[in-house]
Amino acid sequence: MHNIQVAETWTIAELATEYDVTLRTIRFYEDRGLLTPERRGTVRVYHPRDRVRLALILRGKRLGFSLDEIATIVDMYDTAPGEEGQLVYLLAQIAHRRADLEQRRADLEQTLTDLAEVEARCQADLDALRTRRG
Amino acid sequence: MHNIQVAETWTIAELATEYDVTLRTIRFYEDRGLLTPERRGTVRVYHPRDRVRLALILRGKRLGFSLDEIATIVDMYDTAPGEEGQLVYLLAQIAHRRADLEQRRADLEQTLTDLAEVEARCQADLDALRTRRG
DNA sequence: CTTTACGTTTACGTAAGCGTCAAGCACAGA
DNA sequence: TCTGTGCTTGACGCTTACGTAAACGTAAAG
Repeated sequence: MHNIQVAETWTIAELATEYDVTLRTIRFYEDRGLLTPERRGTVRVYHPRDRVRLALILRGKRLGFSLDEIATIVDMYDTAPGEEGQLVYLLAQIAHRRADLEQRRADLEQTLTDLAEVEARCQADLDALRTRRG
Repeated sequence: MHNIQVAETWTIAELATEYDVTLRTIRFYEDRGLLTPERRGTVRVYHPRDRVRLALILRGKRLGFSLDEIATIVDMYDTAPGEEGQLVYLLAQIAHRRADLEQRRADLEQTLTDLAEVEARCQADLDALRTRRG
């Protein structure tokens, strides 16, 4: 008897604990159109798609994007194939995002480099201090 | 006749146009303790140190750090050599920052990878569309 | 049948990061 | 002396991204 892939679902609390965010946060993201869980009666039911989107949203947040920016990014991932105009537009958006991300990467690398330098200086000072003290 | 290095200074407007921020923003950063320009009478006079700090602040912003976080980062750069406790603390801060930045880098790389995949799919769809149309 | 757990909406509160006046001083040129 | 230009300090306003009750529904457990 092999595994039958049943489309798994989650409650809001399950997602909240899994990703360590509050219920309020998840509902807020829905309010902003970032998540669209199913409704069974009044209760929210989250599908794998929602779960993936939440993960993407949080990654976007860690990168410092605003929710509006995140919305456009996340929507790129599951835009329907669509017609030519759509595709061209999407490709342009992607190019724009990539440029943004590469700027960030440059900033990030530079900051890490700077930090390493400060650290070295700092460590040298500390070593000198301890040597002198014997 | 060689160049004599005169400590150059800037007005608030000069810095603002150079870094493309508003006067309000620069004053706000001062209010938050991020900048400490000299005062000649009531007027602010910015020295090279302030200019560097402003650049660091803006880079921090591009990376999505809060001003509070930026404050601790920027202050690392020009903390006096100090005594052992200070140095140890500073090294810990640096380690913490580095961990944060490396998490960001991972997120960033993953996002770029994802984006590349979406782009490829998108481009393929577009090509197919154009081929079919002949 | 009541408690407990878990969900819901509505709505006001808040911290961050500035924007945007308002009102005033100082100095340079016509 | 008037006008303009650039600087100053308040001080209120606005948006984002939630926190934090309040008040209520529902379903299983004791």
